[in-house]
Amino acid sequence: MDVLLAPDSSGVQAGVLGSPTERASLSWDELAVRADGEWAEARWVWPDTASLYPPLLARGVRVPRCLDLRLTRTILDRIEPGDVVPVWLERREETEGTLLDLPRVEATLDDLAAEVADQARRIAQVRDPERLRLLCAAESAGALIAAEMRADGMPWSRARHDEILADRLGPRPPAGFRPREMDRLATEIADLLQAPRLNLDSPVALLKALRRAGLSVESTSKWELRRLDHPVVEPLLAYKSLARLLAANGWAWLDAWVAPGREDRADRFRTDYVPGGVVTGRWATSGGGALQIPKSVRGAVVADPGWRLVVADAAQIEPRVLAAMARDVALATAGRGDLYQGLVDSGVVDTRDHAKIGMLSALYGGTSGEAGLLLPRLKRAYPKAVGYVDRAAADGERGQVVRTWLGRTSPPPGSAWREVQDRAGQGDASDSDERRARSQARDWGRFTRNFVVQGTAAEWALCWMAGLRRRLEALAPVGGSTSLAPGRGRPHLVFFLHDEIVVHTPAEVAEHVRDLVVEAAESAGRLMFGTFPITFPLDVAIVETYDQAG
DNA sequence: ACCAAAAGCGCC
DNA sequence: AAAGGGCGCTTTTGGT
Repeated sequence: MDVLLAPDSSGVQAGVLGSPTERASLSWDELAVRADGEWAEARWVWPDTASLYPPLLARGVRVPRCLDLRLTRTILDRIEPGDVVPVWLERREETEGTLLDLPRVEATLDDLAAEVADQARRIAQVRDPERLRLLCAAESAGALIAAEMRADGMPWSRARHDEILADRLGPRPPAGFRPREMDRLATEIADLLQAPRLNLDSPVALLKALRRAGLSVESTSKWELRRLDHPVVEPLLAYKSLARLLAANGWAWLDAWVAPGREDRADRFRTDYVPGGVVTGRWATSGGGALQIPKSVRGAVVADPGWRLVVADAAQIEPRVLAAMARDVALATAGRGDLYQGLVDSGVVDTRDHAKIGMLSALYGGTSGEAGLLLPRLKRAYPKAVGYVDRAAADGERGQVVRTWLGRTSPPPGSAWREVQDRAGQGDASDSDERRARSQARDWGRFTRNFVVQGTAAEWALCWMAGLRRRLEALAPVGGSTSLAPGRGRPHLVFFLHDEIVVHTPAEVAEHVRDLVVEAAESAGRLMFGTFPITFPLDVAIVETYDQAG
């Protein structure tokens, strides 16, 4: 049963798809009652999970499945632009100001039903409707998970975070003062460079000071500094690392992003996950830099008392989905265990490091140094896999779109791109025009090369996570738990990072949850690639703090 | 005073 | 000769 849901000024219009009589105008509270009762098993069809699910979550309601019409429409419009996008389906504007100026156009239930039918028709027209249907379902499931993870929050210990900062930076300084350790290093660096007034936070000033001290550098990046042989390098790199920690994840971050603990709600970090926020289908986040939490502060992620974190990391997803897409049995076989070690054991390359460099170069389009030597070996051993990404690159260079396994298409290059290519194609093109066009074409080829693997890996991760969510929801609540975590005492997802998930779970079922995580990974592989013999091994750990994993 | 771009670096 | 994909965030820079 599909329940349609359209917000209106007072609450929501709700109705059952295909049943004109079962329609009602409800308050959010009334809706929550039905969502837990007669509609508990329904698939919810709504314009936008991100705005409609949170009010239900706030009332303690979880829904099993949904169809997010905005997300699926975005996928379909990229495959083939549709007719006019209904105003109620347009992407929310980023700027608050213009949002208020826009007329509030509300969808009717008939609008929703028409859109559902139209999308179904459009899906049926593509080459592989089954896969695209799976993608739309997975994308929608992801939207539910994103909203749930935000509502639940990631358990985050302010006290532990403060300890980590104090360990490295010294105690929290008064506002406007530099932490003790940074101050100490700054003095040392200024002495070594004979530059007493040097502002270390200004790359321009720092570069000048380095040069005045006789160091030949082009920038102040750590990659370049690391190569130098000079006593200032070590304290300078240490300073940069601390400055970064302070700016990105220091006390200000903690105050802004982790709600202070209260009795009714333990310390939690909440970010806005944006499913499909990246063109490849990866998620983006907004707020708190959630996808860049440095390893050094992950110790602040602490399970509630009596609870654990199940941390699972999918090993080498991108080469694995490539093997499956390309139907490259040799690469799939090499990936039965550690894929990079498999390349060594098969005699393709001599070391695991070389396997990694070679494989990543194939996926990203790298050609420098060692990659140039390794790629031919990979190509010989795995012609189907390497040929697959080479073709994606060649398609991109010609300005064509490419598609992921489930059918998400890459954006076409822009008009400026085409103009440059067209100009170079004329008879009177200059050498520099042609060079520019070739370089630009190769840039786009690298993008499309990576798109097919990054995008398909993102699809696998969505299927994995959606399958896990379903398995977790089926578990009975664990009684007697002291945790304040929502989800009625059940294990729940609290973090997702491209190929890694964290589940917060009562300790007594942590091992069972670990088994479900593994099961969901296997099931995602079968769902996407059927009987093709590809495996998706995981590194899984049951820990109390995030830094204990991996 | 304000804004956009660039530099730099964190994650996958 | 050199040539690595995708992000978000903070700070500085360079402009109006």
